[in-house]
This record gives sequence, structure tokens and C-alpha cells, in this order.
Amino acid sequence: MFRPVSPKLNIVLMEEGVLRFWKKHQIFQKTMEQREGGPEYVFYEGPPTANGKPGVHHVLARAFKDVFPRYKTMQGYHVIRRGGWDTHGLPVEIEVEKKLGFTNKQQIEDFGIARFNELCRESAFSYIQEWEKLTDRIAYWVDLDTAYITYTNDYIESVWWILKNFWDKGLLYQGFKVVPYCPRCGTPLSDHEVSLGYDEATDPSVYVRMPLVDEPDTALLVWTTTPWTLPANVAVAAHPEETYVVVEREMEEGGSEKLILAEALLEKVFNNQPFTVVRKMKGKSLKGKRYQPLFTFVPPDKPAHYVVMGDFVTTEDGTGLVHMAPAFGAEDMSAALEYDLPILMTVAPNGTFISDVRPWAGMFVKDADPLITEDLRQRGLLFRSGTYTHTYPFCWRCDTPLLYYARPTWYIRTSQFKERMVELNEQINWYPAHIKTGRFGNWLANNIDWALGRERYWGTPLPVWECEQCKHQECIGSVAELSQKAGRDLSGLDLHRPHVDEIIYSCPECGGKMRRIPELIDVWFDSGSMPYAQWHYPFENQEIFARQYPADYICEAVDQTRGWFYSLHAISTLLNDQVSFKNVICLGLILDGKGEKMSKSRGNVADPWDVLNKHGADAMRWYLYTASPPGQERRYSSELVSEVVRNFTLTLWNTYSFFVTYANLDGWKPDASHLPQYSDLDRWLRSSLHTLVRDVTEAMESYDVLGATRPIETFVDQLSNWYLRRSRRRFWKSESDEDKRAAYATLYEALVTLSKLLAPTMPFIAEELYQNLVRSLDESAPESVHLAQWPGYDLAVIDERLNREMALVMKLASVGHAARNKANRKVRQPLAEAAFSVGTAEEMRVVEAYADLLEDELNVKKVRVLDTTAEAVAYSLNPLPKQLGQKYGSKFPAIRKALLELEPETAAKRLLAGKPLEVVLEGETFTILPEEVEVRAMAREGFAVASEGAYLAALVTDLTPELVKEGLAREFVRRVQDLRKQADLEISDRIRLYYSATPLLAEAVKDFAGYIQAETLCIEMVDSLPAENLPTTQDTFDDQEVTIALKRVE
RNA sequence: GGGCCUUUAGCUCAGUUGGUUAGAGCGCGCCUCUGAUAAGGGCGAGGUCUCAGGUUCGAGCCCUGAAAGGCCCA
Repeated sequence: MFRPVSPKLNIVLMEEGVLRFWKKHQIFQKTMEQREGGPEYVFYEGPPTANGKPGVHHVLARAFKDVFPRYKTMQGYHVIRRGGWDTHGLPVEIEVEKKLGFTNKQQIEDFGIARFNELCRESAFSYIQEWEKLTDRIAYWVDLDTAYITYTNDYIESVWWILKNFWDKGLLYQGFKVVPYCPRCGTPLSDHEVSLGYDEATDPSVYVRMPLVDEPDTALLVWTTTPWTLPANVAVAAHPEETYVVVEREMEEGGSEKLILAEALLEKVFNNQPFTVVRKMKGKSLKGKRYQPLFTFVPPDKPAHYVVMGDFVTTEDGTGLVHMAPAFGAEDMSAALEYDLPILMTVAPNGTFISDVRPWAGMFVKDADPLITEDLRQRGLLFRSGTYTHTYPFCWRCDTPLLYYARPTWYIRTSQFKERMVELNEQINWYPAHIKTGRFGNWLANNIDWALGRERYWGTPLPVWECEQCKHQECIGSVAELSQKAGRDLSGLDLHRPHVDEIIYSCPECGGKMRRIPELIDVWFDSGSMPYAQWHYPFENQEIFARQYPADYICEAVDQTRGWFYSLHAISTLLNDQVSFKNVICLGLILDGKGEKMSKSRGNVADPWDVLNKHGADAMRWYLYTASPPGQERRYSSELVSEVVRNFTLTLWNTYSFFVTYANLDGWKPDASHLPQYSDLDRWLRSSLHTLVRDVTEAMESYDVLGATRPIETFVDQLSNWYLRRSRRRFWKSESDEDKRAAYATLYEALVTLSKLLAPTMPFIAEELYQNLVRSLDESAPESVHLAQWPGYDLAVIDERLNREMALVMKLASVGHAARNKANRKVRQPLAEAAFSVGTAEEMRVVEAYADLLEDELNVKKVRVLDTTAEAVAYSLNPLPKQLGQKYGSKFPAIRKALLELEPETAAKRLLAGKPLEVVLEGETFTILPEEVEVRAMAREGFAVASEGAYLAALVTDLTPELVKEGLAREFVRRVQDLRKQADLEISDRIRLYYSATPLLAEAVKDFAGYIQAETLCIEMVDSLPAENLPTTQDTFDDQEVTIALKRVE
């Protein structure tokens, strides 16, 4: 006996039961233990940070991460599914700062780095329980107990080892570069951090006059969106090849002036204001022209304030003359190096003006923009001011506008490995494929050195020590090495600030004091080090590492292209000269129901629990897998998930429930020793099933999640709405014959196979089915579907022709139903005949072969092929372009025309008889084969027909008295069945029927008594109403009245 | 300005190496079936496949250009 299954499914209760089962029997642990010794399948967890609540986008990533480890486990692979947590970095610091109400770094220093970092350590896991709960509920099987944590000493030590390796190869260097810099956080940002924070910004748009020294009343017209950089101006750049003009114009305040700008921008700058072009010249003739500085707060220590040449100057915006402040722009800085210009540093690291800039000293530079503009206006140097909206980078965490700012910082020479990174990327299988050469490939091809240093507190310290006196530098690659330098055992040392900073040793060169430099490293370097650091490699676990590197599979959202995907790839390339992951699914963003991006900052993050508590994890996962290709953006809402439940889960569940109900009634059990006598329908279902297994397996092998899920939906639909609907009678009939056993065996095989195919994607319902269908009968079977073997398929069972034939039969049934509808003949009324016309001789054979099935489905006494000679239909030919076009190319239109000009009746009959046609074109004879032309029947008037393409169904709708009575009997049965249901009878309960009916109906009931009794499990029919009070129904149909009562018989 | 992606029914999406009649689900209206079903079936309304060129006997699909939206980068 199978455990009885209600057709009503409470998904959430079912899933919670399965969760308890997994926990009680430690199934997850067993999936790892039982596969030990099997081939390794390597999965890397991209570590999230648990200092915020997990959202739907995390469910998306975790759902996709989960699929392949489960699939591979079922194939016998050993998959270590180690979790991981990213714990360092600004996101954590900022949360703590918020809690403490801090707004700048000095407050942290005052508070104490040790205390601050302790709070960071706690904060990093403030939502750990939420994460664990959600991970558990969605059945993302990842080992959180042994998860790697980036703040542990072991992890940090491995990172140090990697850095030391780079140091030894000369790949770490300290540079002075203009970097995107967050004045609030007081730290430069890496490029991938910058890329996280672009947003629309409205900045001032300021046109400034820079009067020439040697030409009275003539000024360079310069445009900028950052007035705050003007006090640091040292030069103006012009493009050597562009054409510049001197224009003369009247000033609003009286008098006239001459301005120099690029010719191409005249209209943009002056709009409709009048002006006269005085002179034209190439940009290079401006070279060296001196102008009066706008400000003199910081006196330059080198020659400055003249025109320089720059190829980077464009005539898209502005005036074609670019203001240069080397401290605040990368191009400005390179021009400064080229022309030996001074670098005026007017801004302090906290983003405020230094005291030399007297009027605005201490003011945040962006806040000073309007004051500076006003100052210029008052001095007559402002030509025009307005606003300019463009995309501008903001700090990805605190939203402060970034400044481009010259800072000393540490770099990794990744650009030296640009070509190699591009080459190695060729080995990676990207899903979707375009990321490889597109977004990721371009990013690698344009690689610039990795800005590694961070002037912060909570992170992996850069292990470089420097001598106070002689500036000698050393990189430390392990705790042991540091202990040896320090001359004491430091194995208990916390490798964070401020503790590491306290380790001071004497310089081997000069005996001075070696102190650690203040910088931390970019947190992305932490996560990119996880292949090594998660095992504390190379200090421990060298063998495990060898087996667990590189990864077979990783999966994250597309925003990790420049994040984790890059840091993994860069570190692996520089360290081992090989890839660190072989296959990667790169997920698209998740959007809300309106199609808008979900993000913490927008506050439209849907709570995954809303759906989990209502529709369950399986449905949520399934929706995410099937909604759209993984790389595409996808919309998400509770309504979309509920469709999954209605259309897929419940269909499957009810098929399962049906099977269990009837199998239990019949006491059926799988019997491997008995070979079933499969019917055509069974053979078709098995052929479809094995085709499905083949297709799903192939899709899984190529990381095609959509291909591994959508076909299952189609199969379940056909299983339920064709196989089962067509097979119901086989299960109902009272005798247990060969045919019935074959039906059970077929349905059982389908359900068990489905449970395995669904295990990686819908782990709950898969387990539920498996436990009842397999484990309840066979104690020796694997304990869980997730420990079972992935199903194989039998090519001998796959019958493509059968698949095609059944597709045709379903099509014909559909056309037949359409014909009934048109003729207004409900299905309960039997009809004498249905005749089909099909396109080819081969299809005619199919109609005959499946006549029984169609008769039953359409409730007609006879199904046959429409007679080509005797019956009143007309034919037309449809030359098939696919066949004929490919065969005859440009002659196809002429051949088509010739075919259509043939006498259709004669030609159609030849073709349907399987004989070729001949057409003559310009003296050339072409032989047209039957399979190259489709024959279409057309209905003549007066027939109950429906057609679709080449397929036509014609119904004989005349009713004999006998057919009418049979129809009435069916109506009667239906009323009885309704009554049984109302009376809450068991399916197998026997009944006694009492009825009273108008004469014609009464006659029909008597004539079809045997049929009625068999259908309704009635042991006796009484042609009168009972005295006692019994479940009763009364109804009128087809001009007949009836009252029915029933009594359950023990 | 550059790179990548997307654009097909009211909504969410399919659409095989190009094949003449572009599909499904949801929603809507009408009809129907049912002792597995929260369902199923049929019919209908709803499409200039974003636009313009080109290649081809034939283009939703290939090529060129444009537009709109998105993501990323300057």
C-alpha cells in the first residue's frame, strides 16, 4: 500500500514535512558523505555579506547555484558544497558607523579602531539567522556549518600569502594616481566599486573667461562642471588639429570682447546671440599662449597658466578648451607629467578646501561651487552658468559624489597580464555566451591596474612593513614570518587593525623601526582569494585544494562581472596562470512586477517570504528557472509564481494522487519480474518520457536550466491531460487484467522518473513523491531522491514516429472537438460518425490505427478517413515551400504556380494514393513527390466540419433514437456521479439507485441499465422514489425531468 | 561617446539550420467536459513580429542603418 494521498495539496505543510525529514535523517550530509570517492564536482560559493536581509535576488542566485550540485550528486559525483561569508569592507563599516552616528573617519579613530572593528565583526553577521532561515527554507543545500569566513586569521593569512607571492613577482607597487575617491569614507575606490555607483547628477555648467596676457580684451572660453577645481587650475588644453576661432561680440554690460573657442561649438555656446568671427586657426597655434590665473591662493612652483595640447579634447561639449587641474583629473595629471606642470593640491582628504583657499577654507568642495561661481561673476570672469545633467559616479555605499583626487596608493600590476587574462577567458563557458566576449571580455581587454589599497579599518591589512628611517619595505606572507621578524610567537595575534599595526620590528637595512603601512586591501581581493583561502592554502589542506581547484561551476548575478568574477579570474591568472572556474551562469537582474529594478536603495525589494509562505519554495524556484533565460532580466511577483502552482504543481500532484488512489484500490505494486503488455498509449507515453529524460539530461550537461525545466512542464501536461484522460477507464474497470497492469506500470514509471528529474529543481515535491512511490515499498532503495541515481533513458523506447503519430492524433481530436462545437453537439451526446481528412497517405494510416482512441475521445461510434471519391468535399493543393523551395530554388515560384493550376481533385487523389505528379515547365519535366505537396480538403456546405491546416473533421450529426437514448443515459449517469460526490461517497462505494423520470428518459435508463450500473457502481436500480430520507437530486435536461436518490450499500 | 542586451497579442514569454497560415500561458467573452484536478477542452476578440533599407524564389529569423528601453563603461 502506498500512503493515501489527498488530491488537495497544502504545499507549505508538505514542504515543511520534507524539511523535517531531511533534517532528521541528515540527508544533506549524506549527499556529501555517500559520494566520497566519487569523481569531484567543484562548486564555489560566492560569499554574500550577512549584514543585510536576504532578498529575492538572493533567492534567485541560490536557486540556480543549487541545481547543478544536486544534479551532479545524483550522477555519483562528490560535491563539497561549502558555504562562505564575506565579512570585511565598507558595507560593514558603514552599517556600524550609522549605528554609532559617525559621519567621518576621525570619529572612528577617536572611538578606537579596536572597539570599532569588534563591532564590525559582530555586525557582519547581524542577519545571519535570516540568511540561515531563508537558505534552509528554499532548500539551497550549502554547508553553512563549515562555511569559510573572510575575517578569520586563517583566511587572512592565505590572502597575505597570495599578496606576498605578487610582491615577490614585483606586481605590487605604490603609485601616485588620480583615483575616484570618496571624501566621506576617506578612501579611494576600485574601478569595480566605482562602477557600482553611477547615477544621474545635475552639476553646475560654468563657462569662464581666462583673459590672455598678451592680447588685450581677448579671453579663452573654458567650460567646466566642477568649479571647485578652478582654484587648482594650471593650464588649458586644446586639441592640436581642431579648428578654433576668435569671435567678437557685444557684452550685455556694454563694450565688446573677443573670445576663443572651437568652431564646432559656436552654435552650442552662443545659441542665437550675435557674434562675428574675427579669425580662424588650428589648435596647435594656440600652444603656449599665456593667460591670467583665475585664483592665486596657492602659488605654483613651476611655470603654469598657458595653453597645452591634448588629444583627449573633444568638441562634443563645452568649448573645445579644457581646464586642467592635475590633482583632480586623470588626463590632467598625464598632461602635467608631459608638460611638467605644477600640481596644486587645494583640497584636504576629507573633501574640504585647505586653509590656503581662504574664502572657502573648510567647506566641502561641492558646496562651494555656487560661491565660486558667484565670485567669478562678480569679477567679470563668468561668461555663463547653468546646470548640466550627466551620469556621475557616487560612492556605492554612502552615496557621496566621488571626487577624482590624486592619492598615493597601492596597485596590482594586472594590466601586465591583460592578454593572458583574455586568453584564459576563452576556456570559460559563459552562460549567456555573450558575456564572455562582451561585457567580461571587454572589461579584461581594457584592463587597468587593480587599485588595491584602502585607507580604512575593517578589512585585510596590506602586509607591507616600512622602515621609518630608510623607507625599506618588506611584504609579510605568513604569521610565522612575522613572528620570526618580531622575534616572538604571534600565532595568537588578531590579524586585523590595530593589532597588526602594533607589531614593530627593526629594519634589516638600517636598524630603524619597521611599521606596517596603514592601508587595508580591497574587499574584492578577499572574495577572489576564496579558492585558496577557504582551505587556508598553502598552510593546510594542500591535497583538498588540488582537488577543489578550479571550480566546475559558479553562478552569480551580472553585477559580479567586475566584482567576484573578475577578482577570481585576475588572482588565478596572476598566481597560477589558469582559470579558476570553468562554467559560469551569469544571472540577469530581478525586477519587480512593474519591471523596475529591485535594489536596497530603491526600497522596492520584495520579501521572498510572502511567496514562500503562500506558494512554497518549489514553485518559487520553478518560476525563477522557467520564467526566462537566466541571463535575462526577469519580473517577479506573487501572481506569477501562483501560476506555477496552478498549472504545474497541482497538475502533477493530482496525477500522483490519482495513481495512488487507484493503485491502492487494486493493491497494485511494481513488479520488475513481469513484463507489461504496453498499449499504444503506454508506448507513446514511455517514448515521450525517455525523450524527456534524454533532453533534460543533455540540457543539464550544458548548463541550460531553461532546457532542463520547460520540457518537464510540457510532459506533465501531456501526462495529465492526454495520457491520463485517455486512460481513466483502464484504471476504473473492475477486472485487473494485463492492460490495467500495463497502465499502472507506465504511470508509475513516469511518476518515479519525474520525481528524479525534478529533484534538482523542485527538491520538495520530488522527495514527497519518491518517498511514497519508491521508499514506502522498497526499504533497500536510496533513502532520499537526492541520493538516488539520475535516471537513464533507453534509446530503444524512444520512438520518434510514435511521438509524431500521437501529436497528430491529438491534433485530430482537437479538430474533432472544434467540429462538435460548431455543430453544437455536446460531447455527452454520442454521434454516429466522424470522418477525417489528412494531408498525406501516411497520415491516413494513422487515423485508422488510432480510430478506437479517437472514437472514445470524441464520443462517436465510428472514426474513419474521409472517402476521397464518394463524399462531398473539394480539394486543394499546398506545395510545401520547405521541400520544394530547397529542392528547386528560384524555380519554386513557377513550379508552385504550375501545381496550383492542375485540376486539384485529380492531383489530390494521385497524391493521396502515394503517387507522384509531373509538371512541365518550359519543356522541362519535374516530378513532384507526394511528400512535397500537402493535400487539403475543403468543406462543402451542409457538413458539420472544422479544419485546421490540412486537417479536417466532418461529423455525421443526424441522431437516431438509439443515439438520443444513449445520450440521455449519459446525462443520467452524470447526475448520479454528481450526487455521489455530494453525498461524500468513497470512489469504491456501491450504491442502490432510486429514480423517477419522464417516459423517454425512463426508457433510456432501462435500455442502458447495464452501462449505468457499471459506471456508477450501482448494484440495483429502483424505478420509484424511496420512502426514507436519502441524498436526492432533481434536474431537467433535454426536455426530460428526473429525480434521483441513492443509498450506500454496505 | 563606446560595449553588451532587449523590443513578437492587454500581460509574461516561445519561435529550431530562413519555408509562405507567427504560437503558448495568464487575463477577457461565449460554449463545453469532469468521481484525479485549484483543473481540462473548444470557439472568439486581440499582432503593420519597433521602424527603414538590403540579401533571397521566400525574412520574425541573415546583413546595414535608425528608434526606444535596460545594464555596463567613458
